[in-house]
Amino acid sequence: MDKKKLLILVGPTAVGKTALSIDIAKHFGLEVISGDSMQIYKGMDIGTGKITEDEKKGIPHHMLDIVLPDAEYSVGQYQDDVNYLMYEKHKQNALPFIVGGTGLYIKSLIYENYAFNDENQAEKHTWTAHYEKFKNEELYEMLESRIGNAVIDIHPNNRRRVIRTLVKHDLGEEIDKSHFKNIPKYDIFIVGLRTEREKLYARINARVSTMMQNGLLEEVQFLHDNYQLSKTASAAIGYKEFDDYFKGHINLTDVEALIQQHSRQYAKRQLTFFRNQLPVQWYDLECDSVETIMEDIQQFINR
RNA sequence: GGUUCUGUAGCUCAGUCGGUAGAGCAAAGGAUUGAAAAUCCUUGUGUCGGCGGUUCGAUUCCGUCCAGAACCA
Repeated sequence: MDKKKLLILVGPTAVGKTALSIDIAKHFGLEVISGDSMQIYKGMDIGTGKITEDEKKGIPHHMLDIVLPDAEYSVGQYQDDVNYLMYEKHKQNALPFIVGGTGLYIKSLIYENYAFNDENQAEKHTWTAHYEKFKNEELYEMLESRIGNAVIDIHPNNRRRVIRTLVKHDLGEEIDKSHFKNIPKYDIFIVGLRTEREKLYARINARVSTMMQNGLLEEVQFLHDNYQLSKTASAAIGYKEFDDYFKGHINLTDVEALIQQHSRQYAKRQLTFFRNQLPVQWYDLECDSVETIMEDIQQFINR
């Protein structure tokens, strides 16, 4: 049985994914499924670089504005939501098209047995809170004594992941990851957009300045006044930097510089993830034409 | 003009009671199955401001010059 096809577009922040995604969607008659962990939040628009109604040019978009900023969200939910969307697309014989920059979200979609168990949330929170009291070394020792260091591939200082693994163990989940084979679930084609580091950083800096001019402060102020941002939403670059501004510790120039720096560091991490975790076909619009990309996608569709 | 202080990694600074130096941040590379725009790991040769002197040996002591800051005139 042939595998269903899945088209994906990835790239670091500010590289120009949105514009290209519309070109591709129009050219092949596709709808866009967002692969972005922050654009799922309603009301977080300017800072997340969310596509505007005008920019959509009539192309339907999914997975944008699906929860309020006071709600938590995670890969598990994303995987469920998008698996359903893709199932519907495939049922209609349509090609699902995912566009985004959150590597883990995308990775969670494309591999066989990349599954998450149903977890009792209350129990999970209880255990997590319980472990917060311990020091890194203590937590790591607990983990070692339970499953042996042969299976642990987490650094002792990576407290968050050590705790997560301990909690999983408490909830009776399998923690030996050696059986994860990363077998593609679909016939996938991942278009990766990249550009020279220097140019990317210049684009990021410029884009952040534009966001500030477009009223990012007002957007963040509104969220600040109306919501208690969830743990996940409050980690968003372009938002968290305003905390110190509201407290009067820094001025708007500092905020802008911080957002730029955090965005550059984020872009670097994204590139590392895409490079090493996903089978990406890279394109640089400085030297590759949009036509080339279209042709390659056409070839993928035909194969 | 005088006195004092400062001048060490891209930035902010430690330090060497004389044997050519190290942190944080930045940057680069990496990890990545439930917070992922998160979390974590790895990587530090730099005329220790210039020139001279003392010394086996000076970034470290002495002299002098340059640059900056503060105070006194």
